[in-house]
Amino acid sequence: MNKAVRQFKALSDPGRLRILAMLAVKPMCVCEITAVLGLAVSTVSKHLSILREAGFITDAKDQKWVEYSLNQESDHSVRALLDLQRRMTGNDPVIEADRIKAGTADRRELCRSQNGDGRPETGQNKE
Amino acid sequence: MNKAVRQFKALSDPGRLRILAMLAVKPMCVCEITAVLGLAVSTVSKHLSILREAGFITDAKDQKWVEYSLNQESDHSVRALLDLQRRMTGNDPVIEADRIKAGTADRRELCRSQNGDGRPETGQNKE
DNA sequence: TCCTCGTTTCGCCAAATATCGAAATATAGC
DNA sequence: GCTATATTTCGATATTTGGCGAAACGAGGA
Repeated sequence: MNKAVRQFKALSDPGRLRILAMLAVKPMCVCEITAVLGLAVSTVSKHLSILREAGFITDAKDQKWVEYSLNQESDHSVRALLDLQRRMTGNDPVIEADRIKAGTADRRELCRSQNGDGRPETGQNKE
Repeated sequence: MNKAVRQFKALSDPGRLRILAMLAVKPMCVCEITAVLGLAVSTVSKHLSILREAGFITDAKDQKWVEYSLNQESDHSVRALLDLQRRMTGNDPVIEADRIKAGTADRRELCRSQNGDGRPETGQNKE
């Protein structure tokens, strides 16, 4: 029963539902997800670990980033829950907006300057 | 998205999963459920209200008892979640034991003396 | 009406959770 | 090795949750 509780608990937070919806669009790294959600990096990292321990997502190293994806090799309950979650949040405006942002998110743009105003703290502008 | 969160939250507690499994056996009143779970009546009442507000169960007055049942007239997500919950907890030993107790539970025996040792606090013995 | 009993609501407390910023860790590139 | 960057872990804090007993509520029966 604990596994079931852990899985349902993992799904009972808006941020985590938003993360799953984004990962259904494409695999993403922590800083991309952070940029879309507008939460602290440490918070997003925690959410991701909860989703990973419940079996919903997997992570893989991609250069200097950790890329998170929906778990493709999952057991029945995980697949059914992800399916259901997609249906349940399908036409939520926040989720829809997230998915659009996820589609266009590029880690080379978004990461390194969560400071928003485009001026990295090193003073070095890359373009 | 809030509805989805509320539904997942409702399922992310062992006591509430146990209640749903019992109600799948038969409708039950609060004091029967309390006797099986071994929690305080007020706690069980709270769990039931959470499950009701999430749409999983309904209540109806039956003489002096309030009888709770699985919601038969539910929308897709509720039905799918109840289905899934049954599968996920299907062979859990606690859940199985609960279902047996639920099957034999009789409110006329169980209620009125949660004090266990059979002596009602009025000193009046009914039989 | 008054009492009993099943249920709900109300305070209260302890434990769990969400969030943040700072510190630690790991890795890429110089 | 050193620095910059991405991520995780840690510590603190605020909120939520789960639990209880007591009080309030509501319906049925004497």
